[in-house]
Amino acid sequence: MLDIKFVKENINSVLDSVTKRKVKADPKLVIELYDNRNALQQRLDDIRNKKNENANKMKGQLSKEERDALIEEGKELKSKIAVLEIEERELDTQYKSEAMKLPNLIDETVPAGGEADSIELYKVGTIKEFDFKAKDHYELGIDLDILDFESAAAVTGQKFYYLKNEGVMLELALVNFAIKKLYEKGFTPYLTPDLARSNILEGLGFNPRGDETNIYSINGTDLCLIGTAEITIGGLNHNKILNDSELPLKMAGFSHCFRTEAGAAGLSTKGLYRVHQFSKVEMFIICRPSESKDLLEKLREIEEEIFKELEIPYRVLNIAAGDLGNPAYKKYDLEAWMPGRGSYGEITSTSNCTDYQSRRLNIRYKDKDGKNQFVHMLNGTAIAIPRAIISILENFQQKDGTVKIPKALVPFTGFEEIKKK
RNA sequence: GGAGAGAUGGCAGAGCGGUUGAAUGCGGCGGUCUUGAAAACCGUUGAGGGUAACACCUCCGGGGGUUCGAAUCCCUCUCUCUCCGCCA
Repeated sequence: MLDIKFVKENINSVLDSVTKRKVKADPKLVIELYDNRNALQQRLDDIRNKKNENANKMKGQLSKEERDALIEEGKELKSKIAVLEIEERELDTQYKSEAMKLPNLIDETVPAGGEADSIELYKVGTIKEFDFKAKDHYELGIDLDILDFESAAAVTGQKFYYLKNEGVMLELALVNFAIKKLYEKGFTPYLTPDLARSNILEGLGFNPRGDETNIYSINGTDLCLIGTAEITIGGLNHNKILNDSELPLKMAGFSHCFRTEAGAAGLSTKGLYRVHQFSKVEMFIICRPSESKDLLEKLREIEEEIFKELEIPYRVLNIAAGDLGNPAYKKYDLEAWMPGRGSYGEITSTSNCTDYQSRRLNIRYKDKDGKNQFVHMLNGTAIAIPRAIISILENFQQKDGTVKIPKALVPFTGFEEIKKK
């Protein structure tokens, strides 16, 4: 959601964002609906005012004639209001649904164009040259008896998996590693529900229903399985007014994540790369508007720190406008080198959503002058477990088919190597 | 799952269907007093819309209804608490 006053005064930058993102939204229509709604509201308010005056007149002692006349007048006003209220409600619904379609603005450093136009900023780490034929994680996982897709297919269906043996320890180690690091950096850790109400999903800019949704919803309830802890952590402060002194609020959430991934299939999404359920540690920050720009860089740095310590080669991308979600003002992705696919694959993503989500979720803070302002909200992946497992298995595999554990992770796994059984 | 009680401003807590947008206390802010602070005293202090600024409108968990008029009456949903049942 954008500030309607801003939209009115800066129609060109809003149009620019809509065009660059190739989103179906019409800022001019939004303004028109807003003005119409306001005019109607004004008329309605005037009549309500008369209604209030009418009611107030009846407080004291009155003659029967006077009283009856006032009641009659009140009845008339009441029916006028009823008619206008219906009209107003329709107009308001229409205005809001159009306004919700408007995407966030775009930072000036965001590249124009679509997915192919994201800019690689730099590469970190050295890619290992294997003197043997490298396997992909799918093969490694099955050979080492730590992944089981076949059983999952029978129990749950395609794109689910069982973790087994050291695979389990690996997931728990990665979760611990990430949570400990974030805890030490002052993030408040959370284990969140794996479900949330639709209105919270919508508040964060997710679309829980409809053809293009990536969200599972629970029949007969208003609940959805969350696609990320961004939803449950972001929803924590729904309708709250925070104090200036408690900002920036840094939170880390662990949750399971569920995605329908309708239509996604193929070689590039083999194995763990694209699954219906996975675990993830997510970072989330609520801050003053002046801080969000720097904090996005901070989140990116933490993501980089994690993968540097895990000794996984990666590159950093500044994501192009056409590939940004509606809430994002600017986004960085980290892509890890994945020998199995012979290319880089996305492992983290961090976005500055400015006040787009906070307007929808109504999260504000009282600034130093005592005024209520919308906060800025940022999110970033700390570790998406399956993709981290892919990176580790594929980059740390050895000639004999075993896999070494990155040094930083050994204290958490308790073993240095995944051996064949 | 069954039975009952409740939801009011940052918090606590009043509130006969019409001078209640809301008593009172705490907290916050400003002031008096003081070298300073505490205490005491005085004042002030919800949110949103709307306006150039006023006016004005809306909001007492959400939604709907009754009424000329609703925080107050009715219905419904959500949540909280207590008791019973069930379970980890």
